[in-house]
Amino acid sequence: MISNKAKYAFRALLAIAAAPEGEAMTSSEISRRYTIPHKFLEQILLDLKKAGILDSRRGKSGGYVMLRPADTVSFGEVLRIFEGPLAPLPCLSRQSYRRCEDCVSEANCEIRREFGRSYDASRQVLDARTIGDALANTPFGTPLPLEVRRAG
Amino acid sequence: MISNKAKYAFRALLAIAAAPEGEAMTSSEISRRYTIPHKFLEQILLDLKKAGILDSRRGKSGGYVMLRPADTVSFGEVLRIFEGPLAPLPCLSRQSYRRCEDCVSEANCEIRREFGRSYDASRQVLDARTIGDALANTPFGTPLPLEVRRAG
DNA sequence: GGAGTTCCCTATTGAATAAGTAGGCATTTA
DNA sequence: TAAATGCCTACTTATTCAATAGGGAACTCC
Repeated sequence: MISNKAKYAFRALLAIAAAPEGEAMTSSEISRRYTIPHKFLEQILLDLKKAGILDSRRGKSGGYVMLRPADTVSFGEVLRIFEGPLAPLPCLSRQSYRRCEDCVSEANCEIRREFGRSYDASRQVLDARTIGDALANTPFGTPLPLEVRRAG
Repeated sequence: MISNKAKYAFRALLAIAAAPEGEAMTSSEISRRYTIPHKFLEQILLDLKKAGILDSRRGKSGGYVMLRPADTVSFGEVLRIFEGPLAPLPCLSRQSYRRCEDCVSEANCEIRREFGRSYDASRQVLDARTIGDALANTPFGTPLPLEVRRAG
């Protein structure tokens, strides 16, 4: 199960991305619309800003806007901000690889092998699908975002 | 990341399933071989027994054996014993469905839709691959275990 | 039949994480 | 310059993780 924090982040991001171009949404507005505790949401939006996904304006008529286009922000990227590595085992994480302690042979580890298959399958979806796709309800399949096409 | 408990469970299961037919493995033996804290491992093996996966004999020359054939025990089944529902959202779990609180429309929830795709992909692997497959290093693909063929 | 070995069961602990709460400072603009 | 907004840090409370601890129950083998 993903954390509430991550779920709130997705709700907020989808709302901000769906707002009319250039129009900022305030944290209070989002908080009200989705009944997310306001102070908690502020922390979340701040994390998204630090990650370079959102931009913000302060003061009256301030709020949050997308810094990058919604169809370049994948579900995987957002999830990693709030949950850390998505890999089921430390030895399967590309971004933050760590050997399993007491592992004798990584290459012959059945657990690693099987979970690797499962992780590959879910990663392929999470890193391919973007906030933009979700809003447009793009059917899953061919049009992959740039990063993934390059990485693949 | 999966818990240590689950990882230990897989190590133990793979060892027991790999043992010569009818030959019991003791918790101490497994504990020594994989440097798993003995008392902790006992709890784990007990859970696997209660779940109907292992059988045990007490006293001298006791130990644990598989109750069901290794190729009927899927990774998903074992994982659920130790981690609870594998679904990323409560509203995506078939086995223990729960509505997300404050959810307005499940059918129109983009988060549910996208995570549903990802979960489907990983579930298809975890529920199809068995302890037996892992030991035999069966290539992933065609020969699904019975339960999955029926459920699908 | 008793010693030794094994599994069985429950309770407790210490650290980390989750999910917020709280309070106030900084900046902008009407 | 006042009101609204974002920005930052600290704290709290409950839960889960990863063991540890201590003993009881059953079985086997001499």
